[in-house]
Amino acid sequence: MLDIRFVRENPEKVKEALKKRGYEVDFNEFLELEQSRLTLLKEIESKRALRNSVSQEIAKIKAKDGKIDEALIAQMRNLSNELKLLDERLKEIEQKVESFLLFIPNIPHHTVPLGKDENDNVEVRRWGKPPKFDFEPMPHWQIGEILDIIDFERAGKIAGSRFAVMKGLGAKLERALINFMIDLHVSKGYREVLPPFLVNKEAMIGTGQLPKFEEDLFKVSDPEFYLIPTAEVPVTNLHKDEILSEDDLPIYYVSYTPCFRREAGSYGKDVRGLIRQHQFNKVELVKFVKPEDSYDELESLTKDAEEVLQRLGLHYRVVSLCTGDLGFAASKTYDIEVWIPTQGRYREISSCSNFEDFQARRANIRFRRRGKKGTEYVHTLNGSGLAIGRTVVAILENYQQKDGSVVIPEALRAYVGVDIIR
RNA sequence: GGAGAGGUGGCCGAGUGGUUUAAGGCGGCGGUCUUGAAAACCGCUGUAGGGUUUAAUCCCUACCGGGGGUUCGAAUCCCUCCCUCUCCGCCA
Repeated sequence: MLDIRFVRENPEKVKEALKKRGYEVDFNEFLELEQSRLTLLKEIESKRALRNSVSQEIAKIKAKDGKIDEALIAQMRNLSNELKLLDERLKEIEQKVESFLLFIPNIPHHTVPLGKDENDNVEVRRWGKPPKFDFEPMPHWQIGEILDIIDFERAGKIAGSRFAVMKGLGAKLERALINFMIDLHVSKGYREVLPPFLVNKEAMIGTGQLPKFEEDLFKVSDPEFYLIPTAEVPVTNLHKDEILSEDDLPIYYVSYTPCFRREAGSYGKDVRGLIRQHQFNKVELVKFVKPEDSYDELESLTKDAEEVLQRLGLHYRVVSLCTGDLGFAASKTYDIEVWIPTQGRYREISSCSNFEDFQARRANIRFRRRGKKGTEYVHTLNGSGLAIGRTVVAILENYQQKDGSVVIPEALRAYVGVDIIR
């Protein structure tokens, strides 16, 4: 959420910034609402002040055995009734203002490249080289079926499309990757967190999934919960409504969770294989930092995610998302894209973002500086470190052998327990 | 699922209709004392919004788990929801 005062006082700046995202917003109605909200607020506050002072007078008279003027009481009764009506009107306006702001995306950082869609994203760097094959490489789903470690057919039977069953060393590989990544990040100073996979509506609003993207989420009713689409939601909201001390910052968390996504509107995209699933595993990095540090923290967060791929020996590139491709809550995002041989292109395996105070304002996460009065919002960041399913895809495809077996990357062998899956 | 007890500032904790502008304590900040520190003592110390001043300031409003109600007036009374704890039952 953007700062209401900033929007009120700089509507042109906000409008200009959002235009870069391809976002046209009409601020006229908002500005009118704000105007009437402030006018009404002043009226209500002065009437409340009057009511409070008269009530206090009454208390004093009563204490001194005095008699209360019935006419005065009647007058105050009217004032109270009037206030009730005004309060209702104010609440209506406030709700409109609030919901307007909840639907406004974050402002892009000035270093974010201008652009319309993913074609305008800018490559920042590459690491490693794509593997060379002296045979025709197979897509991962075929490898998975031949080795009997991924079962899409039976997953369809028990759940439906966009689900997979991992079996044998496939299941072990998945579990090994989770442990490998968590261990690596913990060694870098991240604290491991295992949160609930179901959260309430407030948490979803806090990180920005709601109210705008309800159709992307799985929801259960009675009682009402949402399935998390990423660990970002429970982990960022860990500190919802808290005032942290400056000494607590920065806070680094690493969290493994399954992620649940409706994938509404992606019919026909990546229908085969593990790339796009309704449920997938992910190890996520989350940071809470001081505002002046957040862009350095974004760089180091991205490097921490990259290190996973480096240790696995997987070729990748990092792209800076352009203004038009930026997510709703993000100010700046680096995507890490891993090389997928059978597709002849790079696919997103991690997305690292700085949200500045956008989520902190929604979730009300603040901190106090030593010796200073008042509070400030923290900056929140997160990034996949990494998406497990897509890492499995990358390993199967990049490490496949002519005989159909798959070599396990060195760094992972202690976790999987074998050197090769055949 | 049944029965009961609770939810108060950064933390602990008092407060059942009107000097409570939320007692007291802890923590934090500043000061006195001290070679320095500790201890002791003194003072200050919640958040948010609106207004005001050149500014430091000052004024007003809201907030005692959320929402609603009663009342001139609610932390306090009523309704409702959420959460925590204890006991019983069930259970991985």
